Amino acid sequence: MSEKHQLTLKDIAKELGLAVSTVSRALKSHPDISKETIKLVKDYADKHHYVPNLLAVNFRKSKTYNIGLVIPELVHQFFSTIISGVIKEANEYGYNVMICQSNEHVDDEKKVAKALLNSRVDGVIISLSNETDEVSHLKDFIAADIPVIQVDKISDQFDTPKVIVNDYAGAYQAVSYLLDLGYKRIAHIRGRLIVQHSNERYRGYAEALEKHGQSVNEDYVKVCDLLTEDEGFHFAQELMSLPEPPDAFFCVTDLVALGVMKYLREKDIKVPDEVGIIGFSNWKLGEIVSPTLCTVDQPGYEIGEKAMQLLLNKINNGMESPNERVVLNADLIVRESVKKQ
Amino acid sequence: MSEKHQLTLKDIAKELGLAVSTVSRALKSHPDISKETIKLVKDYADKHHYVPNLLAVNFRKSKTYNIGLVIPELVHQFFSTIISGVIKEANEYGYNVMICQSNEHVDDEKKVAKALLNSRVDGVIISLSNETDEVSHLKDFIAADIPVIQVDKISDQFDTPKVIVNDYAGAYQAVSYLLDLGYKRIAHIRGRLIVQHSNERYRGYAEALEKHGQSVNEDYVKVCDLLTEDEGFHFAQELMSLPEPPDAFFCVTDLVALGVMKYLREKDIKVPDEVGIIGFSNWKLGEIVSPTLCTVDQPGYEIGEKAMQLLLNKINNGMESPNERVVLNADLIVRESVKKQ
DNA sequence: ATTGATTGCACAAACGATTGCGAGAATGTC
DNA sequence: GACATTCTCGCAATCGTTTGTGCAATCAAT
Repeated sequence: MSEKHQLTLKDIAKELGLAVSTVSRALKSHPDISKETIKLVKDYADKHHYVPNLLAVNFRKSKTYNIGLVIPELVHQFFSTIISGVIKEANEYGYNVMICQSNEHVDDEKKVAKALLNSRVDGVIISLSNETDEVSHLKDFIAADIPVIQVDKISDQFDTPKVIVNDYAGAYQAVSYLLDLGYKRIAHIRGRLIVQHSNERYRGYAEALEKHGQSVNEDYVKVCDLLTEDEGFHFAQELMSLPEPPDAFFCVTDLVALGVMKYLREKDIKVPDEVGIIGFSNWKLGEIVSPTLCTVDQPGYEIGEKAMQLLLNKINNGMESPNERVVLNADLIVRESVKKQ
Repeated sequence: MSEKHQLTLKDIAKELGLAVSTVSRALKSHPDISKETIKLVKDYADKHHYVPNLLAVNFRKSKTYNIGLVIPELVHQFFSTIISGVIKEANEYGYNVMICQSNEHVDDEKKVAKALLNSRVDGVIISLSNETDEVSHLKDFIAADIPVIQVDKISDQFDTPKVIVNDYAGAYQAVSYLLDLGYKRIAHIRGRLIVQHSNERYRGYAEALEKHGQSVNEDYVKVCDLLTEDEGFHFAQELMSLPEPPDAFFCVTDLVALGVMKYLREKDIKVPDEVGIIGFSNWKLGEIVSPTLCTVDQPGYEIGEKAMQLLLNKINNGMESPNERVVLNADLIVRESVKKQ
């Protein structure tokens, strides 16, 4: 069953008394080759389980069929969902995905970028680290004719196709929902000022308030640094100690929302009756805590799929193709941490 | 900065008036080449940023420097941790990791196995799906001289190096801890009977009881099918309705433990004072719920690292090397869901 | 000065698939 | 029957690197 030596075109050619080139063309049904020869070759190849040597093919075509995927961290539900989408789409077209982590550090990001460049990937999908504020290391890819797609955390300093989630609309929807439910004083625990996401979500928050005749009360807006549960806990404490504490929290991410929830539970403040909470990102654990966490879903899988499609398009149709910007919807998922309608 | 044409050995040879072979050997400091020539070549290569064409190198060596990693599902904290360990170790030695999901289905597992075979990976690391009960599709790898390492969910029908966690010892430690804290009636919500993990954890549970002068009360043992939170909730309900309900739960996995916790909270049963809970796997969310969940940590990252090391060993030292079986410790992580000591 | 060993490098084949070009056979045209 | 056209296929180069072998030149020993 298992030969020591993998079957090659040469073997087939010798066996069939044909030239290697003829066999090669026959397998591709090249018009230069007669129907009979094609059938002969294909039958023989099938029968003996010929499978082209990928190394040789790739070498010849100087294509690695590898694409690089750079993400802040692998062990993270949102990113692993993206990865899953990328891999599924990539495999469908015969590409492998090399996963690299930046660990949210721009230095690591530069390191893996260089490694990907050296390993001659056919393309790159990247979600920037929180630290990244300049993208010179990415422009090297373009210089080397390697297409890049940005997803999720993107930089507008760098003109590539992009796949992002409509953070603004998701946030707007969430805050509007809170207002419609009758919550009056909505706090926002937001992310860092240099992160586009945070800004977009803040914008959604602000505009939803304004649309409902309120204006942003800066006392109700807190800026997280690391987006941890502790920060959520801490800011909840601060906010709930105000003379007029908020009656709802819209948090930049679920983990922070859970920190808020923890504080409220400790203080025996009822969620959702006294205070409502909405998070962002739809982490698994939001379904498990109780009350379950109302959140905004980010379609990670679709982001991955779409990004890979855009990348394939760039790879095949060249760098001249326009740099599309795909915006996916972030939808509110209503759960127990907000009042019933 | 960016040449259209990547620098090759030929270019260097022509420029330096040497033969291609000399340049090649010089770059590797081959003893046949004089010190001066070596320096000359290396300096030139450095200066002009020569980087060997991986495609050509791999082709020549007929090595893909790709390894396959087959796991049940990517979007799962434990597996993504393993992946992370594998990738880190693989990258250190210039290998890429192709991640494939079996989705816990043996059919998908067979499919990806065939794909990996065709893509001529240099080796495979696999964690079997829950459905897998025969391993013929894996023996194809051995027939093709592609080394395989099994991790976590393994089959003893298939003689390869293996990396597993000492589930037995972890469970034993957990249950002993409960007993030492004074819990008397310890229930066990376990996994399916055909899954080796579950059996090992059960064994640890049983032996810990016996060591402490108890014997297993089968009324206190429940078998989960899908390991969901709902099952935990449900079995907690059943068990707490017994005339003599348990005063502690040892659960096969954290998610089930959280289901138990949810039920107890609904019934206002105090954790850990009235009932203690220990889970298994150390999921992120166990740190976030309150009370935080006591659990047994499975060192996913180390599993991945070690598996990759074993694979590299097989790849480099040939198939004759002995099939080591590495057993890593699963350590108890004490948190709030059990009484203080 | 002849032999022998050693050093330092070049030549060329090889890996397996792809592809431009050309050649021979078969067929058709006048 | 001479010539052009079409159909099939083979030849050979090519991608960039590695590596076995051979060949001068140098040096030492006899």
